[in-house]
Amino acid sequence: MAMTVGELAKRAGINLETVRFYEKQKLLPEPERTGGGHRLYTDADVERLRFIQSAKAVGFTLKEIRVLARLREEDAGASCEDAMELARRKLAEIEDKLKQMQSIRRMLAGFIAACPEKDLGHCQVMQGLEKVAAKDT
Amino acid sequence: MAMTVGELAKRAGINLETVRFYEKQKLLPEPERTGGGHRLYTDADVERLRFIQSAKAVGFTLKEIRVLARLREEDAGASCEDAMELARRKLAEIEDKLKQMQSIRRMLAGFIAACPEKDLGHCQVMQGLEKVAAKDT
DNA sequence: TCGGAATCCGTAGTAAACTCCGTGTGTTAG
DNA sequence: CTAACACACGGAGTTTACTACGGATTCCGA
Repeated sequence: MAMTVGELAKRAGINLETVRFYEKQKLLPEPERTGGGHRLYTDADVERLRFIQSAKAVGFTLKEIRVLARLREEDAGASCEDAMELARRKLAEIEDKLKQMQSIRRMLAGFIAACPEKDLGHCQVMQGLEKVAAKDT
Repeated sequence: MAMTVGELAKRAGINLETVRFYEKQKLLPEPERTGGGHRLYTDADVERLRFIQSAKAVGFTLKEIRVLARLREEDAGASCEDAMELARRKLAEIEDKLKQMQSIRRMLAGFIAACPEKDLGHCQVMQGLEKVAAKDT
């Protein structure tokens, strides 16, 4: 059930040092320890890290995620006005991001759809984009 | 029709220095200049900056946005395999982000929905969250 | 029990994305 | 024409988010 920090990092797919960093940043609660001081984690911590990764991927800062993560694990029964207000604000932010994302998606989909679907031969205009993509993507 | 860098920055809602920074980073093309060397921009540049802001908001890096922006303004007729391939990869990334975002949205919506909707009196459990939110949101 | 792998911790270094500064020149209202 | 303000530029400084280092334990399998 319990796992070491190395194990946790591997399962969440992040650097071990990052786990300690997140702990300092209060994104992770202080974990249990062995007698010798080694950290002990549970599956809930893996989930929490995955949530953090998701939130990061969609553009939230660690500061914002600290708040989101707290909401996420809060017992809903214990909610109050302030938390609700915060949740509503964050929800509005997310809907906004969703719209922006959908607009970018439309743009990309449109680009792809506009492709002649034929004559996919040699390209002069956009040659070199491949190299760019290799480095930048 | 043409505007100065200060005007552009104001319209796009970003810092003037950031405009110059983006130019260095090749996110903006080198603009026309006045006789004295001052930059001159058009509405298309405002649009481009707004696109960059959106892409940033949903978690893309400047490197990635450089590529996206190029796709965005490319004449679809000039497309080729490489560009298509790139567009498809980016589209997949975006669909992935969309899913993560929707999952976060569900989580928040769930939190809000679970609210008792009554007894929104004084809160003991989550007091202090307001202050956190004020600083962090 | 013993030795190599894993962890501990604080601190330093890195990369990305700005943001500010100072000095000097361009622009424009009055 | 000239003051006040905007802009040009290079370079330094800042913030965010890691990532690496290194010497000192701790853990654990043979």
